[in-house]
Parts: sequence; C-alpha cells; structure tokens
Amino acid sequence: MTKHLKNNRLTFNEQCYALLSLIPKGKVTTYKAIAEALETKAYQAVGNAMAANPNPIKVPCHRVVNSNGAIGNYAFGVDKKIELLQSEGVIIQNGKVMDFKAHFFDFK
DNA sequence: GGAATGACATTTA
DNA sequence: CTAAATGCCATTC
Repeated sequence: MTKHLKNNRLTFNEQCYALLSLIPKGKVTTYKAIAEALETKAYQAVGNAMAANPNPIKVPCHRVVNSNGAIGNYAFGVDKKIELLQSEGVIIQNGKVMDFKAHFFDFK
C-alpha cells in the first residue's frame, strides 16, 4: 500500500475483534450483525477479518455464524467450531444452529 | 493505483 | 426447499 495513513482509528479487523470479545460464552452472532454494528455492509470483509484473526484465544471467532443459521466456516475446521459451540451450550444440528434467536447476541 | 479474493448476504429461478 | 446469480466492501497481491 502506498497510502500508509492508517489514520488513528483501528482497522476494520480490530473493530471486529473488539466486538467479538464482547460476545459472552454460549451466545453467537452473525457476520451481518457485526458489519451492521460497524455501520457497513462489508459482510464478507468481516469473514476476512476472522480469517486473519491473530489471537483466537481472546477472540471467540467460533461464535460467529451465517445469518441463515448455518455454521459458516472456521480456521480450525467447521467440525471444531461446532464442537466448541456445543460445549458452550449452543445446540447445533445438521450443521445449523437450533433456536438461533435464543442464542443470538445483539450488539445494540 | 488497480485487480483479485473471501470464514457473507440477498434475491431470483 | 435448493441452487445459482448478483451485490458489497475491506484487505491483500
């Protein structure tokens, strides 16, 4: 990049991580919700941010699923993502989140 | 600076 | 309901 301004604000990714770190155990959110919380429609960019997640320990990227209830993807494998979620109390069946609304964490 | 890429979403067939 | 096409936007090549 020739424009090394970066401004003073956090990168899009950092903002995503910040939001994710707010999600309590046993709750999930969607890429859409995160994007909306950042006041943008960069749904896909949110996914990219997760893929670039530098610290999976502090950032529970496994709590982010697709807006249609599907699990989506995960750096460590979808199966691993499912296991993590289930161990936190989120019911998953047939690769989809059951009672999605109940487990949904909204940033508003 | 521009093109390509992606852990998505929504609409249409 | 499933599948394909189209739109979006930040990041990376």
